[in-house]
Amino acid sequence: MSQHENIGHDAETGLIDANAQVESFRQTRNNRRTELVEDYVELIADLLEDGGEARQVDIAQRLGVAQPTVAKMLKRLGAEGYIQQRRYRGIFLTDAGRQLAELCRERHQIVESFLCSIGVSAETARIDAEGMEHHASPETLEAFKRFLIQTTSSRIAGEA
Amino acid sequence: MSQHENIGHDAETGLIDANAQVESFRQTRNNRRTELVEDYVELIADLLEDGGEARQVDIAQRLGVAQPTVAKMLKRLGAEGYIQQRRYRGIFLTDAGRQLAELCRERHQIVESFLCSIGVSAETARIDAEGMEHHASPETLEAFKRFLIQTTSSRIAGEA
DNA sequence: GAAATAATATAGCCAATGCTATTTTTCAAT
DNA sequence: ATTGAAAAATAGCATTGGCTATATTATTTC
Ligand SMILES: [Mn+2]
Ligand SMILES: [Mn+2]
Ligand SMILES: [Mn+2]
Ligand SMILES: [Mn+2]
Repeated sequence: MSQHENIGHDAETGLIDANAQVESFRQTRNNRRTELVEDYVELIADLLEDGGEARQVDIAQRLGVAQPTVAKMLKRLGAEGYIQQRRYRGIFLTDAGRQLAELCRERHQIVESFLCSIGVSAETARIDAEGMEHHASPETLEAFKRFLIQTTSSRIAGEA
Repeated sequence: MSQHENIGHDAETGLIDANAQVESFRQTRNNRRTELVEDYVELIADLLEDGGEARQVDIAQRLGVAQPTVAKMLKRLGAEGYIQQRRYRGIFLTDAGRQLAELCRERHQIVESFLCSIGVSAETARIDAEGMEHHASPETLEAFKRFLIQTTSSRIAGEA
């Protein structure tokens, strides 16, 4: 069955094109593989900028996980070249780490602000953005930004 | 350090409240644990409605994974009460399964339509929605729906 | 109805992400 | 300098979600 290719949607309940669907699922699985790295690097950058140091206990407390979980992930971050670790010293970001952190922080900010701008409460926006950010493509981020600019200028112009 | 509680954002680069942040991360981790179940159930419902049967090979092809991967997940779906499986027969949804599928399908549709409505291309909307849907809370979905209704009525009223 | 094909089941492997319990190291106080 | 507390490292375990290779079971076809 389903030998007849359907391009795009057909009717209401019909299946979308198989190749298109598999592409979506693959991309989503790919995004999932980097979610954690992104959140760690972003958080480490925040901690470094705020207090000057990013310790495992701080990271663990902020993420709500146990310290050995953080220790293990930090090894991965080190192996992937995002941080430098010296035993019993704090964590530092490499150039690559700082670069990724900046990207993630911007993206996160755009998503969260966007949600607020369409009427989502600050608390819910904070929660939802933490997950959604990792699946927002550059194109979607551009759309979010356009929207933010529009509503900002509308508000300045004094619209309802 | 960081014994002084900061409620909400402080300044530009400052850290948000630790309790708030941990709540976001926990919620996001929670959502992640159900993502796959949701996608499977939604896909099975689509296959059943379209061709009348949902076979492992079809599911595997649509998801872009191997058949044994699907077989394993179907055991989980069965254990969680979403499907009924008879060896070498197709998959069927239980009442709980149909209910979950309906919820997921609506949510997915809202997210995807919303992205399109703010100017994201159909292809990108399809891809991004596949991941973002699992992190959209009821409140955010309501905001998306409000926006969809607004832009629909604006278009009907003939705005630019 | 026997053979070929297709679908499913099963075994065994791996990587990622979490946990608890324990040991080791560093740091701070006395 | 010793000691006590805090932080980090390590060991060992569980679950989830992937894979390949292979064995079973149904279904088609001849
Ligand atoms: Mn983030
Ligand atoms: Mn995040
Ligand atoms: Mn979906
Ligand atoms: Mn999905």
